[in-house]
Amino acid sequence: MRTSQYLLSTLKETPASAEVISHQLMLRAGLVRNVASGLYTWLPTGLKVLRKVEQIVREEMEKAGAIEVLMPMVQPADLWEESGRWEDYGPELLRLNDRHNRSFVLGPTHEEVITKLIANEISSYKQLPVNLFQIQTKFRDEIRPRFGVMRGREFLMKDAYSFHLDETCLKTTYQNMYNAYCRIFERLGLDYRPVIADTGSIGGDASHEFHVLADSGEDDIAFSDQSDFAANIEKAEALAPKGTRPSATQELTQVATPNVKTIEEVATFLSVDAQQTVKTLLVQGANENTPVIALVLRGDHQLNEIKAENLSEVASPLTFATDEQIQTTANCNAGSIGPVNLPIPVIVDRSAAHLADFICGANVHDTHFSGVNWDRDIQNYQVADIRNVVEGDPSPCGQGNIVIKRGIEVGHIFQLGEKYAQAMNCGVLTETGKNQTLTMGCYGIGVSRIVAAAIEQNHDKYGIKWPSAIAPFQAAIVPMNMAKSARVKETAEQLYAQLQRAGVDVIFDDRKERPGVMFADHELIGTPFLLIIGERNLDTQEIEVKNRITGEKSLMKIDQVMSLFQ
RNA sequence: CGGUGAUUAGCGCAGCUUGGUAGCGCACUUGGUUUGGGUCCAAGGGGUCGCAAGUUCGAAUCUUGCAUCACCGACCA
Repeated sequence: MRTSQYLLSTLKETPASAEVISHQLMLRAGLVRNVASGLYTWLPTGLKVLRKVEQIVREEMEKAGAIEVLMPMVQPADLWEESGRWEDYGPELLRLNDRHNRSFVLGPTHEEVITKLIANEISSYKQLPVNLFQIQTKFRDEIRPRFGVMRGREFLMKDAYSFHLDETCLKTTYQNMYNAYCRIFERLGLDYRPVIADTGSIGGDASHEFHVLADSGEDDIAFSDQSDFAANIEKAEALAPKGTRPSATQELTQVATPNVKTIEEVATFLSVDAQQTVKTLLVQGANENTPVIALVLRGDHQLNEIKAENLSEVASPLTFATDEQIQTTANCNAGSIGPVNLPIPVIVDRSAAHLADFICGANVHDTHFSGVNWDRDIQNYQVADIRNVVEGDPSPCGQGNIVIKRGIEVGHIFQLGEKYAQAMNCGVLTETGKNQTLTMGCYGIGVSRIVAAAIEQNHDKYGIKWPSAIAPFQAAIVPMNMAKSARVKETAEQLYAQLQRAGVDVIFDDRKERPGVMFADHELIGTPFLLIIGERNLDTQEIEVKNRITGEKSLMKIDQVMSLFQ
């Protein structure tokens, strides 16, 4: 590719609309352009990267035995009514009508279509298991698209669906996909982690997310510092503190705490550590008999909403009590609630339950209790894990302590079970001639998101530093003052032809630009090797090679250049 | 959906308070200059100031409504 015949489209200035670094660099390097909120055009350079990611994903899926299909982006509403998701999915599902006023949706995912396909095409257990995948554009009408292609409304996704007679078989394929995903992210050259995940609205049993580690990630991932354990913080178990609870040594005492509401204020006012206080949150209960439930946490801990709403007593989705409910149940405002004599069910976090002589609200305006002790002062309560783990907690795997890092979710694998197969009547005849509903797995990878995630993880002040497997070009030929030097021009042309013949993805910067402009552009775009050809080194038949990742410059004989790409 | 802010040339911005012929930098075009890290000089092209209505002799500027975009939050895979 010659730059003179190519659409480079680099920008010197950062567009104001871009917030995160990957979005800024994708605009500046000429990878994408915004069309509307959450919708992007992929420019040639961006598309080359996207295709390389896609190809690695495709190859590894095929190696793992999955078969590629392509399903339509527009899907009939009937299918969604059949699965029940026409009602369940909500406004993220973009619905539209055709000229005959028939209803359709833009596919945010393809469970319905694939399950229908399998229901029609497969009728015998002998044809199982089967694992089909596609790489297709999805549309989700996100409430708030942001961060460029990281959370766009339209995005490219690899989605795979496997069908099985029984759970054992599903688990085998699930593990197979888990391994394939690890190979994919290794080949992509990204620092990633598989993490235990919440199954969320899709439901099912086991689930893993694959995260690319980057400070700008939207998810918190909890790791063990001594084992492979990693879990989304939503799902990371906070173990009960070891040992028995200390005995009570203090009397229950009521303290006036005028205008003291937050935990910080309480701790400061009473000169104690926040760890010695508890906070009491009132949330909506799951049924009418117990409209309000109290959740009690140690003062320095945060509520884990996923864990809380998974409790049978708590309404899902988790909803905090209204101000009126707080007044009527606790008789005070939110800053003074406590579990002592609270006439509603009380659920206490494991760590809070381990405290003795602690401080909590007294259910009287501007008043707290000190010297509070479980069982002596509060009899009716149950203990559960309802907090987020924090750094330094013992890892639930039993080895090491928790470390927390940010991650970008780029893959997610689920064991779906029978949900869709049942709804869409997808079954086969078994060996004994009985009809049996199939059990399913589904496996997603955000292909376009990977491009952004790779940049988040690999950049410097000059631009993108692509892992070589997904760099848009493997090398750039940068001739110095080619217009004046026939020798430089000839050498550049020869090297270009040679690299092209060898199948190296090379871009030849044949613009009549100053060297600084060319260097800056190729460093912004992130090409791994700059092959700099100048009069300076031609007498010795050498060119300069600059490594984008390490920044190292070295001289190399021209006839040795091919060795960089073997 | 709630809060906040923005919308003036392809991009980044000024001008608005105090209404009076629309500007700057980058990019683009032409000529010259320079040529191993975003040269310098000169000349040029490009804008119904987001849309609509109102006030006014006169609106980018004041008023109202709408739209779009972004950020924070809630929501969500």
